Amino acid sequence: MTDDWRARLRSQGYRLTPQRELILQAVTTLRHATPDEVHVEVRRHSTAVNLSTVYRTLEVLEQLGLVRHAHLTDRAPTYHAIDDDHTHFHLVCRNCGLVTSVEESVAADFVALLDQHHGFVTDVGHLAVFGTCRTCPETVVAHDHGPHATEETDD
Amino acid sequence: MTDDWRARLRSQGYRLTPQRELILQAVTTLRHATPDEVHVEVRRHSTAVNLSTVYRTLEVLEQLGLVRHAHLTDRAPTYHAIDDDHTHFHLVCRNCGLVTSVEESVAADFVALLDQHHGFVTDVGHLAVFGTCRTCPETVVAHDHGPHATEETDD
DNA sequence: TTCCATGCAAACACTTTGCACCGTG
DNA sequence: CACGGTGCAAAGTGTTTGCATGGAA
Repeated sequence: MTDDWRARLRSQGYRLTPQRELILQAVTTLRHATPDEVHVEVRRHSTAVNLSTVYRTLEVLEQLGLVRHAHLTDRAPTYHAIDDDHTHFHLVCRNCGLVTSVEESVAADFVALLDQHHGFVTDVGHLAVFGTCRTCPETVVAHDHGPHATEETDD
Repeated sequence: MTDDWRARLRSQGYRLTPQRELILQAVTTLRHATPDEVHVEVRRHSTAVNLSTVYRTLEVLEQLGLVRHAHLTDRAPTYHAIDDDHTHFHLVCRNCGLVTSVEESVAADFVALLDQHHGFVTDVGHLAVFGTCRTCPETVVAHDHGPHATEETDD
């Protein structure tokens, strides 16, 4: 969240452009957003940036470890900025669409188990757990299509 | 795996068609397959079934609880037949593409934790955990695109 | 005979790519 | 002033839909 992402860009031979700055800013502001939502957010603050640039930039930022994506719906991937010392994973309610961020440590035992029994090294930051809030009325959405809310109960 | 899926279809007012039979058979045979892979498998045993029929049928079968899907790649959903008393979830290696099915009980403690701390009821059957096999060479695939193997270490 | 299911083709949503121009370093 | 980045438009994927025909019940 400091300024060192500029250094990180350059050190990898990437250039620092206004578009990249705007897009990283948008991802940070939105917390969890699809490429399209990022695109919309960027437009709110500046003249148009092309959607393909959003896609290309998100890819670059992800390579640099500045953002990550997870699949929170059956459709689009969702990007979020990375807080280096606060990896989290997501709970996604298929009734109300609520996305909850949960701190990595909650999955620690589970991850250890998968490692011991299956020799599998889990990428917690990419984990998305689907289900329903216990307090969520059973009947809001029949299928698991469009989420209707995207609030947060974050970190 | 008995024949009661025929009854289940009818009891819900659905009709029993050769296409539905072929598609359910294909999903069962393939273990984990995308709609497209199902389509190919069906063609091997019969004259063409339209791809859109595959999509519509998978949706019906899922509603009936005969198949499920999970997102095992960044692209297509993967369908598998349901074994009523053997819910499983998946580990997906992003290096070699190996998909491992793991019995529900392995996630039991984790699921309980999410319920207690977050009031969240996990849908274990939909769970896909991404990461890497510990024995997997780090460098097989750079990005998390196409899986190259789809073997199983099943139930 | 009645509707549900299917095939076909067109429409869709999302993402990627080729190319000429632009602007950072 | 060179080369990576961007905008634009077109092409790709994967999935859904409308409509006429076909077949299960």
